[in-house]
This record gives sequence, structure tokens and C-alpha cells, in this order.
Amino acid sequence: MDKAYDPKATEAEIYKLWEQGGYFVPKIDKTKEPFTILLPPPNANADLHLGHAMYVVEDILIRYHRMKGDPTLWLPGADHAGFETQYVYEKALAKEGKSRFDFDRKTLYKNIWDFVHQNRGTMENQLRRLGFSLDWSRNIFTLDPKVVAIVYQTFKKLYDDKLIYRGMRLVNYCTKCGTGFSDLEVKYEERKDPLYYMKYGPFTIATTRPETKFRDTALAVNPKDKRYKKWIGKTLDIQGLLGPITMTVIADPEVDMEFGTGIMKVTPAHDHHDFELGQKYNLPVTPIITFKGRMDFSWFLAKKDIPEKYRARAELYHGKKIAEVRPLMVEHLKEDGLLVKIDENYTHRIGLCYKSGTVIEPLPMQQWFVKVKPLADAVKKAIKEKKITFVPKRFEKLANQWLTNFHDWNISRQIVWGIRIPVWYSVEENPKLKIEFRYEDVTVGGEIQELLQHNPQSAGDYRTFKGNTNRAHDENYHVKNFTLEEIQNGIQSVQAPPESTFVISADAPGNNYLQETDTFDTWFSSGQWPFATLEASPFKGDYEYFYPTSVMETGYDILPWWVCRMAMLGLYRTSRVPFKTVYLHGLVRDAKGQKMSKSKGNVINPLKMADMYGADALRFSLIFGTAAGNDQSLSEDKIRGMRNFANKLWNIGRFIQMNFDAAKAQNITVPFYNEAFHKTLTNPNDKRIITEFNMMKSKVGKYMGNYRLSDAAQTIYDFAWHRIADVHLEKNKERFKAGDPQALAVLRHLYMNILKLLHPFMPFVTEALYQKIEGWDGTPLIISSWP
RNA sequence: GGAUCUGUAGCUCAGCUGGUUAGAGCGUACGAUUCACAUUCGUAAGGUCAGAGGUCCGAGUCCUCUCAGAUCCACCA
Repeated sequence: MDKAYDPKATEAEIYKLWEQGGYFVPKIDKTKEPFTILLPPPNANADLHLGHAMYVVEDILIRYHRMKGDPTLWLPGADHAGFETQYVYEKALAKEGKSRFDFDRKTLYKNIWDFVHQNRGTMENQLRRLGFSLDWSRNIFTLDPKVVAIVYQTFKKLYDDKLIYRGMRLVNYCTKCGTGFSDLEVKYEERKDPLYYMKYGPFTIATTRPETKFRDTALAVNPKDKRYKKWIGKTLDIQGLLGPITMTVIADPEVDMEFGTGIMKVTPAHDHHDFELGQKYNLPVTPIITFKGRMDFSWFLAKKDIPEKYRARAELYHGKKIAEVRPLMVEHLKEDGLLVKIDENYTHRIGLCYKSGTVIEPLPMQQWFVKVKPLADAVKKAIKEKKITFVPKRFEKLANQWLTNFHDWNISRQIVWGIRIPVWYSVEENPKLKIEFRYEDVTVGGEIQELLQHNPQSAGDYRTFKGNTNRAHDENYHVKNFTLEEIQNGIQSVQAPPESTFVISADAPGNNYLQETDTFDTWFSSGQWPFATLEASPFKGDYEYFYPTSVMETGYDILPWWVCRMAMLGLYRTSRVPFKTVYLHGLVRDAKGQKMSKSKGNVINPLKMADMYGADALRFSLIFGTAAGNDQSLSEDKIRGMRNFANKLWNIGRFIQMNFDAAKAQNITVPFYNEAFHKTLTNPNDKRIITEFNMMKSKVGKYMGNYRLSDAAQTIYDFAWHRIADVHLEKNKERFKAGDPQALAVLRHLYMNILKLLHPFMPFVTEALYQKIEGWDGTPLIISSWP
């Protein structure tokens, strides 16, 4: 044996041995209860970071149960990570000077597919590098056809149960990313913005967004507010920048009398709160901002007999960005004497796109929603009945809080990379269907139904396609023969008005159908992971045997996004909880307790650490001295310290081997330790260390059962290093050297069992050492039995 | 506004349902070592467990309040 342990020389070999030996594949035994964990699927296209390395918790539990003889499954997978991935891909496109709008839908999807699959193997090899004993024969991807089919079934069932509805709602829209988001994905930031006080008929109102006031539909006051009582219910003509607007004064108790002037304008199309008021009082939703984040005054310019002054203004505003138009409007307000004052020190919180940092624009849109409350209530009940328990316990409270506060879940995303919503609109039945269509770098809006109705059966005869009239007059516009397939692929978006009818189906119900262009929020599919993976498994009976899973282990930061949704959808689809225990780990921070980020340059790359100090050292340092659910600081020093421990184990092994070799040379036979042998023990040192070991062992067993992995790790660490190496070895050195069979037998027994106890934590070095032990029976440590 | 977490040795953190002299890793000081390991060994210094009050025979551990830090959610123009 070498003087020092060299992880590089052993780890890859050992992983191969395990994988090829088929030890990661569960040994199904119907008489035993299985132990199952699903790996939270990492993004298929991304490298692993330290957060992923925390999956070591799962590997420890898996290896522990495997050694205990439970049929054990740890199922790996990859997530398509819809928006995240498309975002990364678009950034790569931007570097080439391109954007997603340069491709039709099908090509874009295929390009992203290729992009993801080029990178996917990297992530999987990194999981291997860390020693994770995943059953690769069951590896699965969120876009595998079987998974998609299951997601579709869920959607259909939800719809049939009236838990999914389509509705015009204000969505959190990022005009830069071109998609809407769920509430969870909006980040807030404190900003100082001017608060404009402006004359509004007989009132003064305060607003930070003067640009939306052109489409105000009402004024609202608090019914208790004496100042405005006489106006309630009255209809007024209010002088604005583009002439008078007619609106009614409504009373609603939600209006804060203290804020600003106590009177608020209601803009249902661009404010969540106003939208709700609008719904309550039946106000029209009239947008003035487009999905590109530009001002839209076409509604005004289409009017007849507009005074020239106002027409000029509207033309000036039209098509401009909000930031450009706001100062112009302020100028015009001053000009007209409508501006009362500006409060420059007003701070408020505004919503930002969590990805691009763009201001989120609430815009009205037809979207698909999941009615969350019935689903969430079922989960709350299951938690109350202890069908799901949390480690640590406090997360139960948090989960309940989440489940209580969830709004209806917007599952529509205006992106291509994902599972397309299986909704089909009949072109014939929905004459108002609007499509955006792109070909040959020309985006055409138009009435495709005319085209499709002409000859829906035969492809290749769509010359009658007119496109929109503006384009038709454009001499650069080319009419081309489109096939039906080309039309389907070239569709940028289908906008179906509220009254549209539709069919839910995985495939086109007929030729005259166009599919919804939105895709599902990634979490809608990953929320079905537990049953979807097991149902889609290539091995028959997996779902029946392994579902529900035993432990769901993940970072606490995705408790609401993922864990709660899995619980909701799992319970809904299978009537059983998808997992019995939820173990949540904390964030890994840098040595100073700061969040790791690329910009701070304090990121520790787990793969680099594994290369430098060994995967075992990295694994151990992530467990050692940390508590479930708490953030932890990780320094390279700590990893180095754990590397030293691996080396200590190595050298105990080396010491043992040298002494066994010496004994062999003298023809001394060392017996194996067993109960009968134990009775023949005479030396008090041997007896005592065995007793101590047995106590330590039962302590470790108890800790493992309670998910107290850090305590288990520390207990073994302490015993191996400070009890065995520092004391027992030193005190009995002469006996070992003399080849005392009893002493050596006891030592070998202790050592073998320490390696076993330690194996879940440090699988590589323990396996390597175990196989070197004199008299090894040929069973790899990974499948040997837990002491 | 609501909620959660954290505050224990110089640093980073353990400490389960309250019970003997409060622990680890790293760091520090001094010393040892060709004998498994310098990725080593020994010895030592270092904490009024944020503060105050309370419950208890007994509290770092439970309760209340205060202070400090972090995080999450909601969000009023």
C-alpha cells in the first residue's frame, strides 16, 4: 500500500466496479418494504454546483438502507427546466447575434433539444464522480414521451374535475423574456420613484405611473371617506392629456383613506389590485401597453375627429417605451396645468423578472390556471395526519403557511422549450382565432382559417394565403406555398379569445385544429415527478412497488415550488402522498457565510474539490458538523481536514496490513472474530475496545434512523481517529507487532466494521480499503451487510 | 404588515424529547517524531452559551420580552 491515500487512483475504478456489478439496481423482494428516493432532477444542460453535491444526504440514506438489506432504489433523472434553459440558450444565441425570433417553433425546439443533449452527459458524469449510487438503468428525462403522456393525463383530469380553467388574467409579464410568470417567480426590489400628484377633474390623485391613466375606467374611494361621499356613483368627464375621459366614482372599502389623497384611479389592465376591483365592479379591461413593453395608442388614433393637439400627442407616445414616454407626459401635464406636485422621495417595491431584472409588467392575457385550494387543502390534511413528516420539523409549519397562501397557479408560459399544452382550437369553430405566424423572416398576422378551410386535406396548396392586409400591399412580401405542417410549425402564437372552444388531446383531433402555443410551467411537470417517473419506468411494476417513495430530500428553498406541488399533484393523481418524509437541507455558503455567486467569485466548484481532495472528503465535509435545514459555511480548509481523515483511515489499513503480513511470514494464523471467539478473549484492552465499539455502533444506528447524519458521522470519525488510531493502536502496538492473533483478530473486526459504518459517507476509500483486508470474502462493501 | 431562522471558543459550526466537569473542525502557542500516517502525534491557551426576566430540584436546551443579523411571503395607487 502507498504511504498516502490517492483518491484519483481509486475512485473512477471503484465506481465502475459498482456500476458494472449492478449494485445500484434494486433487488426487488415483494416480501420486503422498499426504500426509495427520487433524485431531484438537475437541469439537463447545466453543470453541477455545491447545492447538487448536497444530494450526498440521499446517497448516505440509500447506501445505508442498501446495506441493511432493503430493496433500495435511487432514481436519477434530468429536468428540461423550461424557461431556465431557454434563457441560457437565448443568451448563447445572442452571442452569435441571433435571437429566438430568427427560428420557427419547430426548429427552435429542435435546436434547444440538441443544445441540451450535448450537455446532458456532463451532469450525469458529475453525479458519478461524486460517487452517487444511482440506478442508471431507470434514468429518465422530463420530456420523455411517457412522462409527457402522463403530464397530459393529469392536465385532462384536472380539467375534467374543473380544477383547471382558462381565463383572462393579469399575468406577471416580462417584456424582455417574452413570457409570463407565476407569482413565485417575481422578485421585488425597493426603488425610489417620483409620485405624481395630478389634477383629476374635481380631485387630485397620486400615481407613479401616469402613462396608464389614459385607460382608467373608474375612480375609487373609501365609502367611509367624508370628503368624497357626495361623488360616489356619479359619472364625471375628467380632463386628461388626450381630452376628457368619462368615468364613474365607485366606493370600495379596500381603498386606503390615508394614502396619497385617498382617491385612486382604477386601471384594470395594468395593476393586479385594480384588476380585482375591475372584476368586482364589472369594469372593462383596456390595455395600453403591449407585450413588447411599448405604449399602444392605436385605440385612440382610430377615433374620428380628434383635435390636432391630442392627435399629435398620441402619435408621439405611440410605440414608445414606458421609460421614454413618462417624462414627455409629465411635460404635457405641466403644460396643461394638470400637475399639482411631485413627491421625489417616494419609495415603493416593484416587481422584477427574477432572471433578466426587467420590470414586470402586469398585462392581461388568456392563461391556464390551476385551482390550487382544493389540492392544497388535501395536502394540509395529509400533513396533519402525519402522512408526510418533515425533517427538521419546523418546515411543517412553513409548508402549511405556503399551502394556505397559494394563489391559483398560472401554468402557461410563452416559451417553446417545454411540454406544449395539449389544447386544440378548431379553426372552423373559432373564427376569431388570431395567429402570429412567421416565415422567411416575415411575421404575418392573419386569418389562417380561411386558408385552412380552402383545402385542409391536401398539403402544398396554400397559395391563397393572404397574410395581413398591410403585408399584402408590401411589394417585398412573398406569397409562398405552405404545407399544413409548415403552417403548424411556423406558428408563433395562437391567441384564442375567451369564448373559444377547444379540445384536450395529445394529438391533433383533426386537420383544422391549431394547438395552443403556450407550454407548461416546468414545475407543472416536475410536480408530477414521483408518480410520473415510476409509471414511465421501463420496468413493469415499479409504480406499484416503489410508490409512494420513502424520502424526498432537497433544498428548503424549493419547498413551495416543488415539494408542495409534488404533494398536491401526487395526492391528487394517486390518492396517496408521493413521499413519507421530507428532508430539507440548507444552502451551502462560503467560509464567511456569504452566498456563493459567480459575481462575487467565491464559488466552490464541487468537481474541482473532488479532484483535489477526493469525492469522499467533499462528501464528508458537507455532512460533518451541519444540521438539517440550516445553511452551512464550507471552506476548502474543512474539505482538506476531511481528506486527512480519509488518509488516516488509509493508514490504519496500512498498519493492519503490515502486521498481518508480518504474522503470515511467521506462519501465524489469525482467527476471524465471532461470538465463539469473543468468549476466548483474555486481554482486557481487547475486551474493552469491543465493548466501546458496540456502544458506538448502536449510537450510530440510532442517529441514522433519526436522520441525524452529522452526529453519526462525527461519532464514527471520533471513534476511528481518536479512539482506535490514537489510543488503541498506540497502546497495543507491541502486541500487533509480535503477531498476537487475538489482538490482530479484534483489530481486523473493528476495522472492517468501521469501514462499514463509514461507507455511506465515504464510499470510495472505504470500499478500496475493505477489499484489501486480509481474508476479505469477496463481497464488495457496497452490498455487505450493515453491522 | 405576516412568518421563519440565527446569535455557543479567534473563525465556521454541532449540541435529540431540559440532567454529571459545554463539544468538533480549522486556527493559535509550546513540544515530539526516521518505528501506519507531517494529509502525523502530545500538551496547552481560549466560552458569564447575545441581554433581561420567568418556569423548574436543575436551562445553552422550555416560556416572555429586548437587542443584533439573515431569509421568506404579502404589498396600497
